[in-house]
Parts: sequence; structure tokens; C-alpha cells
Amino acid sequence: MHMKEVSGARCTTRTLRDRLEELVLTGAFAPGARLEETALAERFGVSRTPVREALAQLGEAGLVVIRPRRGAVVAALTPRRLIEMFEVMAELEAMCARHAARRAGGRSLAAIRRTHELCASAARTGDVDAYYYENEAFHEAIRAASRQDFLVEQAGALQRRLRAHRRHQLRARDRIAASLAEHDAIVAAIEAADGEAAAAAMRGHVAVQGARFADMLAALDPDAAAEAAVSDAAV
Amino acid sequence: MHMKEVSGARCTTRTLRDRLEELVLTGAFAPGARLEETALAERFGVSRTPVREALAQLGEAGLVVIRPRRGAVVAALTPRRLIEMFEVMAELEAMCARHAARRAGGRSLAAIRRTHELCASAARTGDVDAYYYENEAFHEAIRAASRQDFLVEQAGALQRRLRAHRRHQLRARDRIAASLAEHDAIVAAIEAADGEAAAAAMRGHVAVQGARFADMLAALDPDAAAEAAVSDAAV
DNA sequence: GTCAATCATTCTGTATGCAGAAGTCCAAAA
DNA sequence: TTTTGGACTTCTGCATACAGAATGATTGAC
Repeated sequence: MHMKEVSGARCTTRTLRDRLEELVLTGAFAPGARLEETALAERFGVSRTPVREALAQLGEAGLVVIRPRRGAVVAALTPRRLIEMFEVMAELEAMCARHAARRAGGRSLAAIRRTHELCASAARTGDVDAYYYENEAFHEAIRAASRQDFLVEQAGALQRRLRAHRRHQLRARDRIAASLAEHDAIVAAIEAADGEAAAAAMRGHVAVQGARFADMLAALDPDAAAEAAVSDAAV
Repeated sequence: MHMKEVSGARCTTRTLRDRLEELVLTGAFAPGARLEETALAERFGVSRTPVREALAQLGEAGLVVIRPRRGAVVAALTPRRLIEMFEVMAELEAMCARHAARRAGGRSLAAIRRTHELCASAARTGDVDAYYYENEAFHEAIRAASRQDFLVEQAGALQRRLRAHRRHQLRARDRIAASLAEHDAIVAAIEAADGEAAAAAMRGHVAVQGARFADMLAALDPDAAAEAAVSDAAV
């Protein structure tokens, strides 16, 4: 039985949604764990109504699976599914980069260059956490530069779901240096207004994260990695 | 004041969500129209609780906009946003086609060919509605053949949001014949296992729908079309 | 006559209660 | 010992009630 949360401010549906999202994404709630409304309501000091609403929203976002009359459980991301998500993410971000290259104005370009510089600084000092945040800002800047509202929303939603996993693979050896070099190529293509080059560079940049992730799984869990590898060979 | 819905079976959250989705997508609820919980609860003979839940889900799906303390309104799709949505859809379906070309097995290929034949039949008889449905089945078959569960889900969700608008543009002159020819190219590329060709063909096929839509808007509403045209020129 | 402030109405957000369904556990029989 | 049946517990899903906020109208002042 969990203790009632004493820290944290007033809990309403919106904040509750964010808190739960954080707990799921950080892995505080393990995949497959049951999320009981009563327990959560007790823990956060609210009634079941806002808990239900928050869970429903997380369900729509795909973080939890809600089966009618059978409760909510944290969505179990299979390695294969995660790789598929990275693949879609790569394509969405490639679209953003393509549009950014074709349409980025002075302000947008400046924002991209600035975040890129911050990434470089973090890379020089070897600060993984700092690089993680600046990397997020860099991608965000490119997405914003695309000026495609709907695309930005879609990419942002998927980004939030992958955030926790992106962080992990940054810790791989030499990954930060490689990432920064890829950022360089992306920025160059955008500055050259070469949409296709920017898209290709971005696609590769994100896709390699999925590949890295598969490698990591291979080191941790041969079975899961084997199942994931099937994804490229099946039928 | 609306009459209470007498038709239709038992209304639970799930069915209510589908009913409301249908009403929004078909335009029965005009964009910008307020969706009052009490009125909907009365109309469908349920309490406000399931109505709230259904609206929240539609909000996550993007069909309605929920502003805290200010109620829910049907999302107003600007022409520009709709075109952006078609653009993303084109990319997602292109991904599906690429994977389908590389991985489609005998069963999947047979399903694609069969739905393609049904499209051809509908085109010969000039039955727009029939072509609409068979066209949906054709795209669905290709998505399924990609064997990418997450991608299929994402594409499916977007497809539902665009469904009503896809139907309209089929009525344009000669559009069905052109559509069928494009289907031919897509099928040929998939059968040849040429992923890039399949992706390119599919991307063009879907993208032209967005373009057609812009044309239609130009005929109906010069202002809106002008705003939409800006989307390709802006900074 | 116009603008602003206040009040009333309405609607949202949350709490609680109840009925029905699903899961679980135990016991009895094969 | 294993399997199946049933009862019990628990949890979900919906209905209803209440408090707070937002919107609109009305009235008063300038």
C-alpha cells in the first residue's frame, strides 16, 4: 500500500494526468502494472472521478491500455513496437526537417543554430543530461520551423511517448559525438535550403536511435531482440 | 431543443463516443458548435458522466476542442490545417506502401489485388459511393500488408479524421478514373517489390487529394483558398 | 448614450453512492 | 491430485448531487 502523496500541489485532472504520465514514462509504474482507480485516488488525495478522466486520456495517448470492465494497465511496449514507433518518428521528423529547410526564416534559423550550439556545449563537457535537454530543444526548434501545425502536434505527441527511451540510448558509447555530427549535417542541409538532404539526414538521425535501441535490447535480452529482428525479415 | 434519441441501442461510453464521432465527422455538428454536456446527456438518455468521458476521448483525438472551464466545441478545421493533415497522411500511407512492397506475402497481396479489382468494378459502373467504400478497403489492405502495427494504428486514426473529406473530393470530374490509374501504379510497384516506387506512388496518390481539396476550396471560398495557398509560400 | 460593474444564470469540474460484472478463492467431486 | 463449480470480494461504470467559475444581461453612473 502506497503512502498518500504529501508533496506536490493541488491535484486536479490536468496535473494528475501529468503526474501519472511522468510515473509511467519514467518507469515508476512498470509495464503491465495494474492501475486501480481507488488506490490512485487515495494516493493523490482526490476522488475517483478525476482519476478516471486522467486514465482515459492516458489511454487515448497509448500509455496505458484500458480494457472495459477489466481495468487499466500500463501499456507493455514490445521491442518491436518501440522500433516501429521510432520508425514513424523518423519519418515525421524528416518531414519537419524538409519543410524547415524550405521555409525556415531568419528567426527560425537562429533558434535552430542556437540550440545546436547549446548541444555542442553540452557535448564538449560530456554532460549527458544537459545534452538530452538541449537535444530535445534542437528537435523542437526544427519542428517549429516547419510551420506545419498539425505535423508539429503529431510529432510532439509521439516525442512525448518516446522521450524516456530516447534518453537511455544517449548513454551508449560515443553516441553523443555521433549525434552532434548528425545534427551538424541536418543544420547544414537546412541552411542550404536542401529539403531532401535535410529530410534524409534527419531520418537517419532518428532511425539510428531505433537501431541503437535494438542493439541495447540485444545486450539485455536475447529473446526480445530476436523477436525485434524478425520485424525486418518477416514474410 | 433536440428530441431524445429513440433509435439506436443502449448508449454506453463506447457507443456514445462512436455516435458523437460520426455526428462530428459527417458535419451534423457544425465546426464551432458548442457541445453541452447536459444537452447531450439528455439527448442520448444517459448521465453527464459518460458524455464527459466520450468528449474527453474525442478531444484527445482532435475532433473537438476542450477548453478548461469553457466547454467543448467541434474543432474548426481550417483549410490549411486540413491540407497539412492530408500531407501527413500521404507520408504515413507511403510508409505503409513501402513496407507492403517489401514484405507483403501471398495472402496480403491477394487482398490488395481483390480490393483493387472491386475498385475497378465500381469505377466501371461509375458508382461513386461504391468506389468510396472499396477505395477505403484498398488502402486498408495495403496498410495491413505493411505488418507495422503502430503505423497501421496511426494511419487508421488519421484516416478516420479525414474520411468525410476524402469522400467529397471523389466527386470531382474524372477523379475516379485518375484514382484508379494511380491505384494501378501502386499495385504494380508492390507486386514488383519496389518499395520506393510504391511509396512515391502512394504519396502522390494521397497528396493529390489534398491538392484537389484546395482547388475545391478555391471554387467555393476565395479567401479561405488564399489563406491555404499561403501555406506553401510563407517565410 | 455609452461604458463599466455587478448580479444572476448556466455550465463545468469534482465528490459520492449504487448496481453489475469480473476475478479469485475455496471446497467438493472425480 | 486435479478440475470444476459456486460464492464472495473487489473493482469498474454510471447516476446524481454540489461547489466554483465563466458568460451574458441588466442596471447604474458618467
